[in-house]
Amino acid sequence: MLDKTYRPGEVEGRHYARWEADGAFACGQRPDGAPYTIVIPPPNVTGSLHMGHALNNTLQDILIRYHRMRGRDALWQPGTDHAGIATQMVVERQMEKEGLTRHDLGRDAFIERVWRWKDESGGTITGQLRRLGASCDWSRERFTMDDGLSAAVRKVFVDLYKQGLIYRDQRLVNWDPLLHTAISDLEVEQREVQGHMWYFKYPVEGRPGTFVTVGTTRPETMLGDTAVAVHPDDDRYKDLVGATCILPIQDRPIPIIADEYADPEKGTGAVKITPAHDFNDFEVGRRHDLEMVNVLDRDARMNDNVPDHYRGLDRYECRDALVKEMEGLGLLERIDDNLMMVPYGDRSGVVIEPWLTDQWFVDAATLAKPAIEAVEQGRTVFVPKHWENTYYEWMRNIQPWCISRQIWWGHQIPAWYGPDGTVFVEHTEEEAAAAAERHYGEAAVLSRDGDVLDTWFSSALWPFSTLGWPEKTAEVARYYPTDVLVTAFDIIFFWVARMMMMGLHFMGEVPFHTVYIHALVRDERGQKMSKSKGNIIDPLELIDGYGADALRFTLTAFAAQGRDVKLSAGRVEGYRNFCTKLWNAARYCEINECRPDPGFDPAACRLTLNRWIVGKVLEAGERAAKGIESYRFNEAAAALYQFTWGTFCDWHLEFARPLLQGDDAAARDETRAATAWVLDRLLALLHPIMPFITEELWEHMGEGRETPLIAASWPVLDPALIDPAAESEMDWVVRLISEVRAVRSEMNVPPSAHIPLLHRDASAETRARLDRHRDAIASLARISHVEPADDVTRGAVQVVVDEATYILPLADVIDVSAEKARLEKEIAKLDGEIARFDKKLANRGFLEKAPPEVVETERERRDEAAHARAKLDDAVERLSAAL
RNA sequence: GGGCGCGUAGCUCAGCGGGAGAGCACUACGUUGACAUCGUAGGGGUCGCUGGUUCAAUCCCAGCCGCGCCCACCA
Repeated sequence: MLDKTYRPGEVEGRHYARWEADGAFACGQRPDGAPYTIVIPPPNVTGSLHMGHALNNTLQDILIRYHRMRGRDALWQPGTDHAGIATQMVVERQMEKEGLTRHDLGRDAFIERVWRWKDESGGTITGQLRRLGASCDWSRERFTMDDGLSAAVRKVFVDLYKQGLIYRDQRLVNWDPLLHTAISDLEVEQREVQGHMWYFKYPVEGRPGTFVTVGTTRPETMLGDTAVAVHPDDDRYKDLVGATCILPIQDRPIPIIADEYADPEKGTGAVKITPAHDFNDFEVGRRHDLEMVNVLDRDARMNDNVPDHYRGLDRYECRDALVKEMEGLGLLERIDDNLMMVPYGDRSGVVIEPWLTDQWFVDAATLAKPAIEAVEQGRTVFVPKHWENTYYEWMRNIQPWCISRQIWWGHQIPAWYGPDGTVFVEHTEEEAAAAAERHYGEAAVLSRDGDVLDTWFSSALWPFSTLGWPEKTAEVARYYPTDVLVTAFDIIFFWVARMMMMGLHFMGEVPFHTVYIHALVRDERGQKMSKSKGNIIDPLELIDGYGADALRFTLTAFAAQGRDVKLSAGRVEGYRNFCTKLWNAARYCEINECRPDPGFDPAACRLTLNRWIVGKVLEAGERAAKGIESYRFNEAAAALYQFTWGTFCDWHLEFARPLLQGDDAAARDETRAATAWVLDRLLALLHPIMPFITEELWEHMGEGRETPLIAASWPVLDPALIDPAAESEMDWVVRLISEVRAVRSEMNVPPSAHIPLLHRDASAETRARLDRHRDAIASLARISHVEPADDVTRGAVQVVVDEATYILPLADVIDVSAEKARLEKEIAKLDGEIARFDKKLANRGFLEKAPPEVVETERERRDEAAHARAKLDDAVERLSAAL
């Protein structure tokens, strides 16, 4: 016997362990089924489950479980990401408490320590994904720094290098002065900061009293200025082009050049050029072959290229001192307030400096071309489609991708340098040595490049590296390309775009045919969850409090396309109640001995009720299937919620009660079997969204059943099981009962009072229906008996359903004038409707241009309304006559 | 500066060319043993504003107003 309420904590772990132990998540179980593959967006090993993960993985699990039930050979490929900078920071912070830096340990020992940390603590998130119910094939779990995936990284690097698509270059990069590494453009976030604009006067050589005024937001960088630029068409400066300024403080002559970069509209029209510390100036410097004077060191302190009194100062200390000095020299014209965007490192949170260094780059523009075409041609589609614009915008303006990082945790770049600096890029040290020997004609001492690769470099290979590539594995052949990638928009550039590029380049095929971009999860006020705001809702707390299924259903129900999910515990509580409802429906079935009967044939049902509910559950399943397949998860959830609560529980179980408890054995047995069959189907339909409670009920309801629900088949709609006649009849019963309930409530008839239901003008068909559903109507509308009305008794309430009028004799209970008013209100409402229909039907444009079937339904509706109105008129008349 | 999304019941949101919907909240009544984590009934909306297209617009188009987000080199 089922408990009175569902206790998720007691069943979730048990079912999950059994699924995993039985290999229910494993791919390859259905070799005849077409493969269906999703690769998980690998969470950082440092991570713990947050709401974003919960939503992301719930949706993937729904897709995987659904397609598995539909007979596909489903593979959900799991794994984690080594998260270079993030992980290194975690371990370094730990060491800080011991007073150690990574340099104290040395590279090898430090990396060993990170591995130890990973082995001990890196499994947190995969454990939490299990709590959520994620049916990943854990036997295939991968880590981006596994041997196989590392081999893939090396091969990709070497190949791209040899194809000229990876190169080493000295250029400006985003330098993080805290972490001491370059980072990519994407890892920089711009923050609005209230700053200043300083206007400095630079004396012009050989023209005493002549100055060029330049504006700058970064005064300290003037020490690295190597030119002043003006626009070639700017008349104000025409005669100064070609002249030379004396850079104050440094006393360095710098040319005044003409370049279109200078904007006459901005500032003074003259702009200082610091090629080593500004991305635009860098380009200007390259065009004019200007000297690049680097004035900062790796900590963003002033280096030896500045006067003694500034050396070693932090750039901001230097700024203050320098402005004072310029002012003392009489070369500070003025200072304006200036709102500006300042770059910050997304990991370190410190201001990023453009800094001139040697780094490795990927020629992203070349790789992007096929990736753009693939989307243009629809070989990969984004859902919702508008995200394709975001993808295009970035891909069409893509910049070289800086992939080297000056940290230790990650894939070390497979490049070795000879004594003269010649670089050898090979898969192994041995191959590099061999290459060097060929190059030099003798063995040479090589030193390996110390940098590691951007974490996203290995993530970009994830859809095929996890399948065993570059080995020619059966998995690569079978499961690549994958089907759908499920992710949030914030990593379209970081990850999706790069997988597209690498997948197309190395596999010759797109990595996935669909990219489903889901919403972000926010707090109930719509704010992004963050530690600093303290508004984080922990999915694990919700799982503990309400069960994983309630959380999953909530996320699914709110996962409408194009809108963020605003989450609160209250919402989850609502869906916990839904779990309870389902649980109790099963309890009802158990109490009434509705047991699954393998011999039951739904097509052989004789009772209208059963024919109806069989069709209904399959229709609900059809809507759910459509929702899942079109990534409208909220629609799938809504269809199932509505059916479960609004149809199965509210109506079917109530209708079934008199049959299940009645004397007609044939009717009772059929209803038992049909109800059990429908519940079984319902559990299957709900399983992808709510795997735990459905598996528990499946097991409980069908004792001795061999197949667990996770391995059962999705109930497919058989059109032969839809009976329109049954549907229209049950619809009529529902309407009749609802009408009676409504007037009873309106007339304040006590629920305990059983009253007769009289009818007039009822057709033979209606009388047959009244007879067939007598017990259900009696119990649900609290009716004592049903009979034709010979005469209207005084004090009767009347309702119209289709052709018939129903009379509830309520002498002494009702107020006749109130009843008359009620009827007249109904009539007025119908009159409004009729007038609207008439107007429409009198419109020639409508009659001529609207589709005939639309005109026809409008006519029918008009007639129905008019008919009901006439019935109500009669009712009013009878009421008056009775007075 | 460019791009995207959103403004529908008190709240959170579905719907998106032909009869305004759900959940929660609210009000009234209620235990007829699956369920009070419940049942029955009810109130509540000029579908942001203004034009246009159409026989017909909450839905399509344009403009405006108000929110939010992404990208961008503005000295």
